[in-house]
Amino acid sequence: MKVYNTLTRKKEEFIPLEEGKVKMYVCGPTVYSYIHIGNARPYVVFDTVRRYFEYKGYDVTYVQNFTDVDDKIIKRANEEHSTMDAVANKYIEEAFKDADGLNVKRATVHPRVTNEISGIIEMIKTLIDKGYAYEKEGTVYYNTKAFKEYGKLSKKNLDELIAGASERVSLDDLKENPMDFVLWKPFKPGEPKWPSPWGEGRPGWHIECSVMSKKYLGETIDIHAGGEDLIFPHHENEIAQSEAASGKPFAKYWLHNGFITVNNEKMAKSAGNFFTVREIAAEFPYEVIRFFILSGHYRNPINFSRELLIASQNGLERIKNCKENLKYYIENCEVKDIKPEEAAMMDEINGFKLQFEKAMDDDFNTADAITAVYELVKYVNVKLKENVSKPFAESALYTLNLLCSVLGIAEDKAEADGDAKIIEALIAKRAKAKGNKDFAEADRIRGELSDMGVTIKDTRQGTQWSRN
RNA sequence: GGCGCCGUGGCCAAGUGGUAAGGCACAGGUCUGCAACACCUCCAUCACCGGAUCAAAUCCGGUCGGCGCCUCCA
Repeated sequence: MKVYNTLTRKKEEFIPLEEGKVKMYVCGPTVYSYIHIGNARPYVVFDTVRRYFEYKGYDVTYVQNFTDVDDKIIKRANEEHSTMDAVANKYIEEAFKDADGLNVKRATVHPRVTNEISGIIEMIKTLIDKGYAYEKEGTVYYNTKAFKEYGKLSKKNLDELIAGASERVSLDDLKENPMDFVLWKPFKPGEPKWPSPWGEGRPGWHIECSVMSKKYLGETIDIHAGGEDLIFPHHENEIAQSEAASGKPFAKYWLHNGFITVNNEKMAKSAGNFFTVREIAAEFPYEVIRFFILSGHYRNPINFSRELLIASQNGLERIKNCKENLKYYIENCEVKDIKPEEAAMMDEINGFKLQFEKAMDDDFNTADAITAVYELVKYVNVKLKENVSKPFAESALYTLNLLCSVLGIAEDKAEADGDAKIIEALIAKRAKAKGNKDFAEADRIRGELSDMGVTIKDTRQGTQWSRN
């Protein structure tokens, strides 16, 4: 299977460090507000990557952090006369709600920066000892010039960066050069603080990921992922920190997702043109949002709009209908034994699975993978009209469920439905009315069901129902 | 200025050398008491110009247009 590696700017064969295992780290959000649809993209995309690895039989260790100490959280806490912890706790909880809604599996570990301070201090000490960092008046800076390979991920030239930065960034006098970045910042009133060898203070942004990745996954990991805006400086700095500290390669593969745009412009909190997942979820089911995100290749930008969500909703409905139809067919099918001529059809079904895998093997091409699902759906819909056997239908449903589970869409929720009996009774009543050609009564009952949020469909085998 | 991405039907989106997948929407039709579902049919020469090739949406050069990173940001 091939993955596009930002480090080499090429698709490469994926070879795990340890056979059968994948260690991946995905940068998580800073929790000062609800997550927005842009945050949702890496959540969904890399969750799907993880699911596919698991589908292929890998044992995946997935780490996604929460940045719970940051200027913006502190600011928010001050505005709300609250504390940084309280704000972070609240939005971590809310982020989980959205992630759960989006059917994003929980990471193996969700570390929080504030629980990792000792590890952070340790790594900073190491960097100072090895000559990659220096302290000035309580601030510890990373010395970018000391790391020869600085710029290797973003393909930037350090000297040019320095030249460019000098023109536009007002130089912080304490830094030895403008591209040096903060590892530890000194305490300021109104901010949280931890004791350290350099005085009380708090960690800079970049060091946390290096520390958490090392702690939970080891010095060298298979995959490090995040949004493409993190390539520089965040991921570049992580490499500088981790590789300088350990003397080993940090991550073998770097995966970056493209942006979600609005009117073809980057959606960002700072630009003010963003939508929270919560807002969209009020109008569309979460799974539609997930499906929408997977409808394009993860490295391409996707333009967000209501029209596209509606299209996604309709497309997803098609897949779900097929599942419902299959389930209903299986329950009511009279042909219990597989027919000889169905062997070839089983092969066809398997062909769609192979098509799906081929797409996913090619750098997680979910758009093509979804096409394989649609083609399976089409095939099944046609065959279902031909009085196929129950085993065939079961096999088709199994495959469809399998592929959907990799994408995390159209999955059956375990629903305990106490109203089922009432609904079935109404449907039976309607069938009776239909039998008597009392269509007015039949329609009245359908309306009643509709008011209950139940949609019905008359099929050859009888009346099917589903909740909206 | 440096680095990088993109431009495929009304909309979305694969395809990166061998003659345009798929979905949504639209239109017509089949099925059906109606509706819904489903099925069938219909719908593009790939921004533009030039080049190498038997052959290009796919390679090379150029033009135009859109976007991103270089500053907190998924």
